[in-house]
Amino acid sequence: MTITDPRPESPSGPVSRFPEELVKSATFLLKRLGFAAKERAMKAYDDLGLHPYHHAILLLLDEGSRETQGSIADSLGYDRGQLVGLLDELETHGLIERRRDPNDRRRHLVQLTPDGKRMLRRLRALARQIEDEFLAPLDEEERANLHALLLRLAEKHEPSCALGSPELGGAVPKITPGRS
Amino acid sequence: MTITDPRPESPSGPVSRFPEELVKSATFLLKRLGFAAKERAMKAYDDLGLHPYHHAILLLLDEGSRETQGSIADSLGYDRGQLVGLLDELETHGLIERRRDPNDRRRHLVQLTPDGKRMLRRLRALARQIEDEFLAPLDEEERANLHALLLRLAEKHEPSCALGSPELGGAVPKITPGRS
DNA sequence: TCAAAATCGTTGGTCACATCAACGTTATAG
DNA sequence: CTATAACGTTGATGTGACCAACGATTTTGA
Repeated sequence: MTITDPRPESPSGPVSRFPEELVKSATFLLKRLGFAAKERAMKAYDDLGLHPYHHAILLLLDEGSRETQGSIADSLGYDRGQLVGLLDELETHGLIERRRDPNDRRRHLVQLTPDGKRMLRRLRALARQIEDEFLAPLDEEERANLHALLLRLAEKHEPSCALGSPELGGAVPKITPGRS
Repeated sequence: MTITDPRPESPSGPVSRFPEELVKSATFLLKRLGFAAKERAMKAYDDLGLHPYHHAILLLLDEGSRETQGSIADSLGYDRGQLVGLLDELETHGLIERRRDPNDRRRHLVQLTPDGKRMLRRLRALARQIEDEFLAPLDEEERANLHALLLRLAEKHEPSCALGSPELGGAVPKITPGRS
């Protein structure tokens, strides 16, 4: 996918660049930046022996309702088979617990452990740091602006990203139309 | 009786959604949208028997200077071994030609064929259509705004995306001049 | 009541793809 | 002339998503 980022470029040679036409395309930049963000995040999470997927699972569990593996997989769009391995890793780290649902013994109820909550705090801080670093070139207003635009796209192309209540109060950035 | 345990979602009801915390993260949206864009593009190119990578190669070749395989790989960030297969496919489609460089018989000079130029026209139209469809929720100004913001990020995280000359015909929305 | 079908978590296989190490060919340096 | 490096190519390797089963359990329906 990500073909690789840093490539040893010819010494003294000008950095080989993408065709201008590509760089002018928003979707192309989206693809590249998406991969760059993913790569960065993965590298950061790696130091903790975790993957961004793990973070998403812990976040979901922290949101309250006791989840079964099926509901977790559906919520996050993961393959059920894939989720098993992820939960195994979280369990061996002592971050979650699996126990059978007494009402339906086919199911497993997954739950955060105290260690899991602690780890979640660290992960939140890490994610904040990654985000801040990635968006470094933009000031606060521009970040809010970017997020609003991305969210508009996500609501169409990734329905699972819909935010229930659209009230961000006055925090919603106006898209800064006619700039004077 | 009946299944009816606390199943939050009704059939055909609201699809399970991502944790709100994730959706509030710009990098998360970037990742998701990047994948969505890639997936859409790949599906569209598939009908032509091609891959977005092929398009990038043709674009690069069309930009003029006769390229060697090494320079193509470097420019686009592809692995040299990977590029071989891509060029093979383009060649069997009759879109490019490989010939040895008489000055350095280790190298291969790659060139667009007339069919390649024709295909490139189709690919440009296709890419325009994909882009237009993907950005449908945004009006013209918002698209320019989004692109400018993404470009700012790309210039930092993907140096190969730097645009040499900043002339887009004055259509560029200046977001914040105060930058390096 | 009992057998067939469906669901859940799990396992293993497969496929696509990026990465890396070699090889033959050709050019360059000493 | 020999040794080293670059070029394009091939093949091996590893990874990660996707998909088809399986045992256990529950639900359905006759």
